[in-house]
Amino acid sequence: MNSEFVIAVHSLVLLAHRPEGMASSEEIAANVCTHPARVRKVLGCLRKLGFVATREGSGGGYKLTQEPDNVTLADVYRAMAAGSLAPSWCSGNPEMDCLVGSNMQDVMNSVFCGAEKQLESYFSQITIGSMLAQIKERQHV
Amino acid sequence: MNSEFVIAVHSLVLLAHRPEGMASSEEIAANVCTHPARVRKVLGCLRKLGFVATREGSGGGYKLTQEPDNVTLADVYRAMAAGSLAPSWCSGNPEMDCLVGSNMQDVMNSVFCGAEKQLESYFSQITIGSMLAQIKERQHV
DNA sequence: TGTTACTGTAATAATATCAATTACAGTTGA
DNA sequence: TCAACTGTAATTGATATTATTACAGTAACA
Repeated sequence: MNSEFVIAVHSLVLLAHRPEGMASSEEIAANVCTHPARVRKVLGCLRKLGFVATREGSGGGYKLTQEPDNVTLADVYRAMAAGSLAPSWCSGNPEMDCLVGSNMQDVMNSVFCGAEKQLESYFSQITIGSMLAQIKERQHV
Repeated sequence: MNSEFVIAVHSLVLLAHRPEGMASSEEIAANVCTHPARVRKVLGCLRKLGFVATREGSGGGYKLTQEPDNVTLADVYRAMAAGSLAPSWCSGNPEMDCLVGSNMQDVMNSVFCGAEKQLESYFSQITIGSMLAQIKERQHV
């Protein structure tokens, strides 16, 4: 898994936790433990998909535009990490003169496609709101 | 996903396809498209877990010791790639003075643990035998 | 018994990927 | 106009991945 997925999820949970649902890239970066420029890149992507709104200029930052319970990790996965399950390295070669070697790429690919669907269906059950709730529960244990 | 998983699966399917279930690291490497030393490393691991037997010396190589239909991708996943779903990079910091930032690692971790279970349950439905069967079907299409 | 063909394993080198950093143009509020 | 932001790209540095090399150990076989 892509670490941008982690940054995206963490950022959204943090925004959901803020009373006004707002924070700057610098505040988010400090919380996530990364560089503000990286946060801007990730949240810029979430903006294009309508999960957050941004305001440039002084006093600006990022703001959650959806209900935390309506944003699932599957949404975030599709936005940031779709296709990242299959390794970039690939075995076999379609040009090869062997039944196994020449077909492995296709078959392996279909295996990973199915795996992604499984993952997405799992992620679709987890929302930004439910993650925040889990975090809040920990406080009392 | 780890590419050693791919190498392991491909190697096992190739062995299952061989009439005697045997091949040398050089033959396997040529089919997988990697270096023989890498194949030996991966299959050495599968040997320790009892999926293949090796014979050193002249005429030696690797041999499948189980029925192809009894070896699932979940077995291979556990052997080669357990825990590889979560990115090595990690957000937040338990020492942090923020409810979200300090608990995110734990919560994210539990998300990925659940995801791995999902993946494993999907992989447990696919066997080396079923992959070989899929490859053979393609011949007729 | 010596040669050949293998595996096992570690070390090294080459390459690719990932994350941090820097830089700066554009935007907005005061 | 200044200060505080975002958007984005380029660069550097760190890390991970893959290929390659090397060689000791083992077994078959002439």
